[in-house]
Amino acid sequence: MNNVFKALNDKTRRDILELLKQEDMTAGQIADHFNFSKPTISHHLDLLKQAELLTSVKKGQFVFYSLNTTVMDELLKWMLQFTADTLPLRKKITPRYEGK
Amino acid sequence: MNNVFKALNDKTRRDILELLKQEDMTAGQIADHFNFSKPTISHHLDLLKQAELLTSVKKGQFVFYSLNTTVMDELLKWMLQFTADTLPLRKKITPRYEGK
DNA sequence: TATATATTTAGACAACTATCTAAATACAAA
DNA sequence: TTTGTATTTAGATAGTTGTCTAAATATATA
Repeated sequence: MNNVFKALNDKTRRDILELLKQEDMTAGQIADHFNFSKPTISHHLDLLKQAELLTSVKKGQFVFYSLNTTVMDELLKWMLQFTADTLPLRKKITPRYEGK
Repeated sequence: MNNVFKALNDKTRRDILELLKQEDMTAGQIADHFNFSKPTISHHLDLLKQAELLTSVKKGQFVFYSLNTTVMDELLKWMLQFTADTLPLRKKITPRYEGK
C-alpha cells in the first residue's frame, strides 16, 4: 500500500495513468507524450508497476503497458473510511472552551 | 491536489489521519502516539494542513486538530475514474500478436 | 512577574527521488 | 551476421524529505 501512495505522488506518473485510461500503449508511445527522456519514463513505469497500478506484456520488441484497476479498488476502500458519510459516527470531543 | 498525494505519501501521516477518525486531539496528544519528537509530528501536522486534510483551532495553550473530509471526497472523485466499473468503456487496443 | 507547559520555528544532516547521458540488452529486418 | 529500433540498466547529480536538537513563541499559573 505504501508503494501505491509513493507511485501516485508524482504528476507525471498520474498523467501516465490518465493516458492509459484511453488505451494500452508501448513504453515508447507513452514516452512520446512527455518531455522527459525515455529512461526517465521507463523509471516511472517501473514504479507504477511496483505499485501494481500497471501491468506490462512484452510483444516482440515492444512492451505494452495497461492499467490494473484492482489496486485502485483497494485504495478506494481505504479512502472511504475518511468520507463524510462514514465519519460522523466518531466522538467529537473538542471541549467547549469558554475563551477569555 | 499535488499536496494531497504528497501528504498521504507517509505512513506516519496516514496514521495521524486514522487517529483523528476517532476524535479530535491536541498536537501533544497526537505526538504521544508516536516515537518521534514533537517537532517532527508538528511538521507532519503542518503538511497535512497544507493539503487541507486537517484543520486546527487554538484553544488556550492547546491546538486541536480535526479531520477535514472534503478533500478526501475530491480524491475519491479522482480515483473513481480508474475503477473497474468506470474503465471498461476504453478501447483495448493491445494488438493480437501472433507470437513466434 | 517568574516559572512551567504546549507548540512551532530554525538549522543541520542523512536518505531518498527525479532527472540526465551513456551503455547494455533484446528483438527484428536486411 | 550486421544494422537498426525499443527498452532498460547503471551511474551521476541536484533537489526534496524526514528526522533531530536547540531555540523561540504563546499561554497559563503561582
